[in-house]
Amino acid sequence: MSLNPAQQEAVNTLSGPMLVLAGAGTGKTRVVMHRVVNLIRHGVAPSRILAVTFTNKAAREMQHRAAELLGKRQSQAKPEISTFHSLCVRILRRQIHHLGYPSQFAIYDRGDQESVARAALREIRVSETTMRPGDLIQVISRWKMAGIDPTRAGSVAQSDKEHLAAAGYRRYQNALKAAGAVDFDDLLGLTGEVFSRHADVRREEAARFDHVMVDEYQDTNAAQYRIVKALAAEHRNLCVVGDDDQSIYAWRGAEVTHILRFKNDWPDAKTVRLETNYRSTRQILDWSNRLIAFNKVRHAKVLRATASGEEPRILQVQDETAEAKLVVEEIARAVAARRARHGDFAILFRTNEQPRPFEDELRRAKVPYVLVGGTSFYDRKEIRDVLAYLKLLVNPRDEISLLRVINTPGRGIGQTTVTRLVEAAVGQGKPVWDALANAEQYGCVSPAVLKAIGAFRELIGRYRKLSKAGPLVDMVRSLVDEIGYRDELARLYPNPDDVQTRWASVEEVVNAVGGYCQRESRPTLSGFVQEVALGDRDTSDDKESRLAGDAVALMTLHSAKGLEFPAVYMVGMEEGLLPHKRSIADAAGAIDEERRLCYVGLTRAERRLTLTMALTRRKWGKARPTLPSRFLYEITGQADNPNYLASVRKAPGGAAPASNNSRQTGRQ
DNA sequence: GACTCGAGTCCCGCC
DNA sequence: GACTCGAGTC
Repeated sequence: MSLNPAQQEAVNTLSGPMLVLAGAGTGKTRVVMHRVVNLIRHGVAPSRILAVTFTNKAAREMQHRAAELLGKRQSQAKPEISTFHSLCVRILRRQIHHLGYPSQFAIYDRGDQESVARAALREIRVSETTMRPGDLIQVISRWKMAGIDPTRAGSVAQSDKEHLAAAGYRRYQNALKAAGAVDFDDLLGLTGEVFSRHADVRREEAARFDHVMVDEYQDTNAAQYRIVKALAAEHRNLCVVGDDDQSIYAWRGAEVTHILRFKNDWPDAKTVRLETNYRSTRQILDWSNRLIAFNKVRHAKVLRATASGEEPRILQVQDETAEAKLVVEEIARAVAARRARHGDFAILFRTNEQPRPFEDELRRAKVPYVLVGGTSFYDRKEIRDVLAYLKLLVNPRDEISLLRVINTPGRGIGQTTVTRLVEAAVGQGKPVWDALANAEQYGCVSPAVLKAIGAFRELIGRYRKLSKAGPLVDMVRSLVDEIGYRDELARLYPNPDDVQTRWASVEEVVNAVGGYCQRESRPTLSGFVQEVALGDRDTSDDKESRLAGDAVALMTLHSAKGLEFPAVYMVGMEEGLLPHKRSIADAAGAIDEERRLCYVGLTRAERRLTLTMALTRRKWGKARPTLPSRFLYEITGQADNPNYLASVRKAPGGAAPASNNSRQTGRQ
């Protein structure tokens, strides 16, 4: 397919700032990729080109397409295509020492963050009923994204809760720094900080590239915005691509204003609008346009369809099991009749609890599927245990990992001992790891425990050396073996099948290390651990990609952004799910974002679009009645239907509407 | 220090 | 329904 004039313009403008305002399905990824190729064709070295995405999935997709387009031309050198977070990790590995962190810093994921937050709350004597670790993390994250450091948090805190959080923030941040660790927000924030504090560092990093492209620019938050500006300041070859109607990350600080005021930041910027939609049928676009028009604050766009097709459907079922059955049966039937392939289908949902019944049905029907995103693999206990060992080998100051493995599997260092050691370490302002060396000084530690501590230190020290010397895979395998992790699993899980599956995931970690070592020219354990923390899953282990070749895709609406499928099922179209109950309770703007999220879902579909809703949905063990999503009424042009108003007003999970007829929300 | 049992809590979305 | 946490017991 050749490029249309607008796309052509975006592809051919190779220098200077440019804003590409692209509606859904107008080929914006295509434009970015062709620009990359065009730049290379004009003699720009691939390594001088940086393209930034938000999700790993988008980065992988782009890398893949770039390789395809470039073909034999440049098989060696590749443009740098990565997420903001992995870009920042690379920058920080080189530069974070300027801020007093070790170069091999640990990245704390959500679980680690919670542990740190829990400890911080304990320190300031706030009970978890007053403030849960998750709440604290949320406030801290908001502050970090706004560039507020712990010293300033106290002055911006408004409520009592925020004052507590400000105190918690100080402890939290101190603990991270003491452990030589950063959280996800720090990755962006510290990169910005090192740039603003050290002009030479900024120039050095900016000088690595001559061209910068940012996809989904409407989703940049303040920190990302600063980083983009810092990297493009000199060469000014900055091309950003986005669509304000698809801004769905306000909850992590994204500001649509960045894309709206691009022309102010870069006055000589060229603007290109892409408005021809090549993806969806006219019928699907009609629904999408009708929906998004309910958002009052937006840049009106005219999306022109290029194809016509069948009317989308709304289906109503009894409960979530019936919903899964219906969808999976339809898919299986279509594939059996050779009308479609498994890979043509995507099942999109709002929350991560929704895919479960679908997975059950898909397995039962022997339909291949890929559950995209969902950090479930790395959330498993056994994976976290093994990874904690690896993280500790990289960085013995990593307290969270140390505490996780110090007595896992049990080696006789009990809770009492650990508490005593932690208190001693905190008292002296030293890492717990150092306290282990002088455990006997802290009294009340029996000879047996001392011996266990000594053995543990020896173990970690020895494997630390091995991790720097020999092949990583062998090291990990031997470590897992030596700590007797398999026996530990057998002890914990009486059912041999459980032991088997859990041991299989431990093997997966070993495989992941192997995959990492294969594609990295200079593999290091810290590199692997950081990659894992970013969720940058193993792509060379082509199990996923092979499966993805012809498997039904299951994913959240958020991770579906940027993708397209011949047939899309949007499931759980109910008040409380989409829009989510938290957004219903929130300020007015939150519903608009849910609507954009719904819009993103609708516009993923090329030819077939099906929305489903269940009359009851099981929650915390009980089936509860639901209300149809208000978006169903808006989509079908029934916003004057009295039930629409009921949806809008009713709290989720409330009583069922008066009659069953009220649930006839659309064509069946 | 390890284990069992019952009460209480529970989650939006992503890197 | 699933999981965590704390109290109580060995």
